[in-house]
Amino acid sequence: MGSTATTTVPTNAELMEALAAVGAAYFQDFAAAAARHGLSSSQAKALGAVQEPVPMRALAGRLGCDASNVTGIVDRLESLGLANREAAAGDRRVKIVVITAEGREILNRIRGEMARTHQAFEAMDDEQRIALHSICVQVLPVLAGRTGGAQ
Amino acid sequence: MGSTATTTVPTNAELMEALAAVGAAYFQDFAAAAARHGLSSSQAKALGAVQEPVPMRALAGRLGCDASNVTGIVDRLESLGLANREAAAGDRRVKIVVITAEGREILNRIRGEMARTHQAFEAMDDEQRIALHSICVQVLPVLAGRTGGAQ
DNA sequence: GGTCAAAGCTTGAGTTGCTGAAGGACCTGG
DNA sequence: CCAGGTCCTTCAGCAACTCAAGCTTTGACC
Repeated sequence: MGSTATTTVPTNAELMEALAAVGAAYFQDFAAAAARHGLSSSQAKALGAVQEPVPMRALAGRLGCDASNVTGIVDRLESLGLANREAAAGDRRVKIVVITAEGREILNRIRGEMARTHQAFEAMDDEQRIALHSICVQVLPVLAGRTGGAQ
Repeated sequence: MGSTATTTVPTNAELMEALAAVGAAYFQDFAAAAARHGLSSSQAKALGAVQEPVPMRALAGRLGCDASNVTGIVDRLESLGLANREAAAGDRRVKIVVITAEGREILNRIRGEMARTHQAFEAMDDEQRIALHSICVQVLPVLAGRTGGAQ
């Protein structure tokens, strides 16, 4: 592990494959933890996106899917008692999704139970954590396509 | 960008959030590229998993889903002319999925068209590429749960 | 050689995720 | 006040996913 070793620079294809594998494994860990609490990954993802109150339409944007789809997802979260719809003050068209205390607890539990992910973090030293985090932060705006977008 | 800067070590939560964001953005880039060629992300993922011939059951294992589900996915790939089912020599129960030349071409085209991902790679210098790749490789077995598994 | 459990694939029923089109309620600008 | 746009929901329709059941084929045991 000699710091700036003479390791050869990986090709784009190699990087892509490694990234895809890590991304897939992370996602599976997430989905498995959610499933243990009776949530699909979409529902869990939505729950994570409403840690602060969000209108339906904005939630659709965050989840990257159609607004009509969010109706069903929130229906199920609501029937499980993990979130509620509240009327927005000032615009009665808008419904705002608010996470419940129980929803917040489930969310925290799910995150805490992502065992493999935590193990993976433990397998890194401080230098690696710093490197990984800074790469993610640097690369995210490019990858997400908001190079200069608002907020 | 000072190499081993005095940057503070990120917490697990921060790392998790950054990783999740990068993973989600990568996946959206992938899904969008696949959609441009009329494939769902599941179909494209399956196509990538059959670059060499694979029995149905093994494919289910690679995709992490039920075998009965793979039937439908391969049905659609087959009807698009991107893969074929072939009888296995020696065991007539087994059907082996083989990618076609057209399938291989579409797959390569999809990978080449993941514009944001390539942009993200370009935003990294050699040192970062090496670091990211080595972290992925180191962390993958832990994250995927095969710490000493076969094959 | 015959029998039977088990493996591999498919089918069917049922839920969820997702989209697009259409509709109802509501806001805003003229 | 009316027109057009916004926000949400509903509906039809498809893909993905799971479980249970069914069929063919295998392999092992008697």
